[in-house]
Formats: sequence, structure tokens, C-alpha cells
Amino acid sequence: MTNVTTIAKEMEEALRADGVRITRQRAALLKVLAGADDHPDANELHRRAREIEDTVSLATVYRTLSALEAQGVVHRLAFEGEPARFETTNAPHHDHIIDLETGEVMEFRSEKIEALQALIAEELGYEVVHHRLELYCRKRK
Amino acid sequence: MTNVTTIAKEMEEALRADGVRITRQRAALLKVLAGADDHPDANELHRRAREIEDTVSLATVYRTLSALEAQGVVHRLAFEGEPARFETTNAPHHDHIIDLETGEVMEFRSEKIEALQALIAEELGYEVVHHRLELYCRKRK
DNA sequence: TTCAATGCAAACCCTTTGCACGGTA
DNA sequence: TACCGTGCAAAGGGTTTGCATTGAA
Repeated sequence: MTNVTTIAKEMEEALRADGVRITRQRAALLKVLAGADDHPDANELHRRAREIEDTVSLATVYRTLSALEAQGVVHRLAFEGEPARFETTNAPHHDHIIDLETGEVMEFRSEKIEALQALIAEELGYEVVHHRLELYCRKRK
Repeated sequence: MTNVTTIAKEMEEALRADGVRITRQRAALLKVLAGADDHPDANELHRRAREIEDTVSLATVYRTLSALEAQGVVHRLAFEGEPARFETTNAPHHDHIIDLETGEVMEFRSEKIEALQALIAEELGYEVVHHRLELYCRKRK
């Protein structure tokens, strides 16, 4: 059972292992990221991080997110016509369903689709480095 | 066998049917779109359109692309970290493979993946309005 | 003590928009 | 002729960056 503090600590270690300094600002952002069960954008992360450490600037949020992404502990999502959203990578890989009416984002994972993607790429002489699959949906009547 | 002129004419009719005027600028852009077998962005479309009609401005390219998208004759693609790219919708629906090294974009279609997506959405009480699937790949060694 | 990380504000890039003029139907 | 579409330039929104300062190790 991984609680918020544990996840944040794991991210800290991942950064520290790469020679990155853990500042108050970064610690605050890590805590926010670890505690987020939705898919917040940079602005929202900034807002939440300032509740913990009020000296965090939006520039630092962006810079830290880029660093975390480079370390592979954070994923950058880019849904249609929206600013980028972010999620930690402690949950296993998954794709997203977006409710077009409410904007709600849900996660799913299909081994079959994953396998088919690999197969398709293979037939063309490629291997999949990463992919993006988003289902823009509406509730069935 | 649909040649470039035919496709452009079809797009013209689609627009005209909706009460949209066909100007020299729009005709030029339609011709460029119909003839494009790659996935150009707005800037590149602007460059190509000016070779036909040199009074086309970038603003008009954007405005016309939005109109064409609203009519459903053009699709807006949004690959990671790139400006939007555009393609006509005369080809049947397909998804994209992006070569991470060369930037080359290929198309593919998998009925199985399409069916699985519908199934997954259905299980959650949703129906898929549209989706986005991109495979970011590299050549296999 | 050192040098990476920070806040601020300006810059960036792609895209959209306000306005007065031009051209299609 | 009417009024939609246009070019231009300015504004917009999200994101990045230059610079002098701060602070983690």
C-alpha cells in the first residue's frame, strides 16, 4: 500500500539519484503530484503546490515537470485543445477515455490493443517506443 | 479514380452546399489540400497555397482550415510537441505511426483495434465519438 | 562555498481576432 | 449590391527562457 508520502519520497529518490537537488518548491510539487488522483494541468498543480509552499512560481512548476518527465516519473498528457495535463508513472501504463460532455477523464488498459499495436508496428519494421490512445466519448442513451 | 482536381471540386461543393463562398484563396488552399499526400501544418499549407495564389494570408489559411474542419472535410492532427497538421477526409479513417527519428508519418487501420475500443467504451456505458491513436516508433534493428 | 534552482518578466510559438477594405454570389 | 471573406497587425494562451539572486548540499 503506497500512500502519498511514500510515492513522493520515491520520486525524490529518483531525482536525487540523478543529481537533482530537492528544493522546498520541488518537494511541494512532488507531494501534490503524489496526491493527485485526477489529471491536473500546470496551472492547477501550481495552485495546489502554493498551498503547501507559497514561494512556488509557475516557471518552476514547468521546469520541475520537465525534469520529472525526463526522469520518467511523470507523464505528460495532451488532450485535444487543452493545456498539457500530468500524471505520475507509479500506476501501470494505461490509456484514457475523455467524457466529451463533462470533461471527466477515465483510465483503461487493454492487453489486446497493446499487443495489436506492437504487431502492426512490427509488420512495418518498427517497434513502438510509446503510444497515445484517447477515446473521446459520450454516455450511451 | 479520384484525381486532385476531382477531390478539390468535391470539397468546393461541400463548402458551397453550406453557403460558404469559394474565393480564389480558398480554391488555392483546396487544391493544395487535395494534392497533399503528406501531413502538412498550417505554415506549409500557406507556403504551398501562395505558389498558386500569392495573396493568401496565413490568417485565411487558419480560418479556412477551421471552416473545412467544421464541414468534416478536413481532419486536424496533433502529434506530440508539434503544430497541428491537416489531412483531407476522403481517405477512410485511419490512425498514424510516427517515426521518431525521421518524423515520417505513416497510416494504418486495424478493424480489431477499432472494435476493441468500442467494446471498452461500451463496458463503461459510453460510445466512442472519435478517437486518437498514435504509435511513436523506431526502426527495428 | 559552490553552482544548481529560483522568481520575475520578457520572449516564444502557434493560433485567433478586430478592423477597415475587397470581391463573390 | 449586400455582406462574407480578406490582409494586416495586434492580441491571446500556454510554455520557455535570460538574468540576477537564493539556497541545497
